[in-house]
Amino acid sequence: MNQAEREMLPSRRIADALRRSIAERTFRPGDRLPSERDLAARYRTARNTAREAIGLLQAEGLVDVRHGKGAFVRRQTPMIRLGADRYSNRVRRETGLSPFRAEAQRQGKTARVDVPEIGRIKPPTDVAARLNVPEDDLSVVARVNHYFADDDPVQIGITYIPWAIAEGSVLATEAKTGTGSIYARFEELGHRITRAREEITARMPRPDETVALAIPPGVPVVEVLHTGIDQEGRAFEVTRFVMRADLNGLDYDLPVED
Amino acid sequence: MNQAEREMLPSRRIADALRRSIAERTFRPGDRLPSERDLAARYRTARNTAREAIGLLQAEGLVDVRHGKGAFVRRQTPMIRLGADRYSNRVRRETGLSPFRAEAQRQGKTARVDVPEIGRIKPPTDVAARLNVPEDDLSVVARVNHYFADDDPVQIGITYIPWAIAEGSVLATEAKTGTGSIYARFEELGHRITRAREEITARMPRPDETVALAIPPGVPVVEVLHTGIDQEGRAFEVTRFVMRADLNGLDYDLPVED
DNA sequence: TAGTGGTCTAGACCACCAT
DNA sequence: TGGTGGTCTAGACCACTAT
Repeated sequence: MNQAEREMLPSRRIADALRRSIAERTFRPGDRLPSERDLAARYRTARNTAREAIGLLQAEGLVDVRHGKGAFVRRQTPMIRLGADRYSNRVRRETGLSPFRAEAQRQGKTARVDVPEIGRIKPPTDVAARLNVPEDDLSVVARVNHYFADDDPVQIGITYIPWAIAEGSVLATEAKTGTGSIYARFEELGHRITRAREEITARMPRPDETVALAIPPGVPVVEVLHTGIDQEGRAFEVTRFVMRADLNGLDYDLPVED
Repeated sequence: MNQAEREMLPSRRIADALRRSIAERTFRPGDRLPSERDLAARYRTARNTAREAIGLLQAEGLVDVRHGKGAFVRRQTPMIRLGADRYSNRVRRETGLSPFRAEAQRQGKTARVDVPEIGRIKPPTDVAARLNVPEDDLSVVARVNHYFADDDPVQIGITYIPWAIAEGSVLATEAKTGTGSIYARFEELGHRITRAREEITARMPRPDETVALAIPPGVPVVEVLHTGIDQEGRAFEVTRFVMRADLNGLDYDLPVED
């Protein structure tokens, strides 16, 4: 079957027609598409075939399907832009806010951070390598953070701290780390962040992430493995962020060596 | 219908069982899953129901389905890691290679770059804003690049250059820009890259990108809007990269201001 | 209540792949 | 050739939403 014939498949034809209508703004963001039964009648196909067409658009992230209501052209939501300066010690001192809260405030959103879990665990392999700790039981403290903007879940972050650093401090036990974000506590423990390494990938969410972040079909996640490095070049914390790709972006400003 | 009942849906039950088998390495990367007809018989469902289950795993990026052969657990392929130092003028001078070629070489892959299209056009809105040029006809030159590693397409890049800068140089007309990458040509024109801004998002590919990059279902793309800034703080080029998220990652090393 | 999507059945025929 | 996935049909019943 060649390209032209593939185009003739009823499900593709319907999907292509709808996609074109969306691109040409015949259907605009927020508009409802014709119902599956309407499309089936109009194209003289079985309902499943029309349904398949809408499924294609859904997987592309073009439409949102709502049970009992219909399929709607997805609105592009304003993004949270996590800037390269979000770890700035100056910004932290001046605002007393953590990176996420500072960013949310800048965009007029209400930030909320839940810490559903803190515990001493065995680190994942990639984390252990970056922290230079053994991949042993209990060598790190893991702090799970759920980030909300205007009560919508937008990010998950798991911060891993070597037990040797966290032991005895609020980092090991308390959900609330006080003013100035968690980096103020690290500074009190002798670790001032001077460099960060960020390794970025994207992928489709796992089922548990789909639930935790309420991710609709057709939306990937961005995963950032962040390593905080102190004034002596030591890695003192690693955080794995998982973000809804439709609600978050990253913004880096890089000096280029000559 | 509550959570427990949803788990009882035949298609979910099959998908969950397969997902668990993959996680427990009963089925390992590269292994073939049971055929749709096998699954349907084993779970006493219609074939379409078993097919639906495999479709869920495919959308999650867990399996690759090959027509006439079966569904296979996806292998995680080694990634191209685009480092923060990839625009380094020193690296360019020392190796005579463009960022992509240098990166590919470092990982033992054969790089190829096609330039299927060069032309003077009206810039997209976001590009015009970053280059400080009017959103007018013909205000920029667009250079399309297709990047291959070992003959597999892994990235697309469209570089936009203000006509005022490109006019009269090879940048405006020639696919091959000579040794030292395109940044050597910019330097000859008086623009040495000293800073770069990179704005990162992820999303599902558009149909044309799916074709150009041969992207399998369940794999998102990473989009990087890169702005090159010269010694006088002027933006002299913008490149929009679109990368297969399963074959590419980004790696930044950031100084943190005190 | 009527209209919408969500899931499933039990077939059918086609295209691709290996033997 | 037989087994695999790809697509489609023509129904059915359920769950959600609005009126």
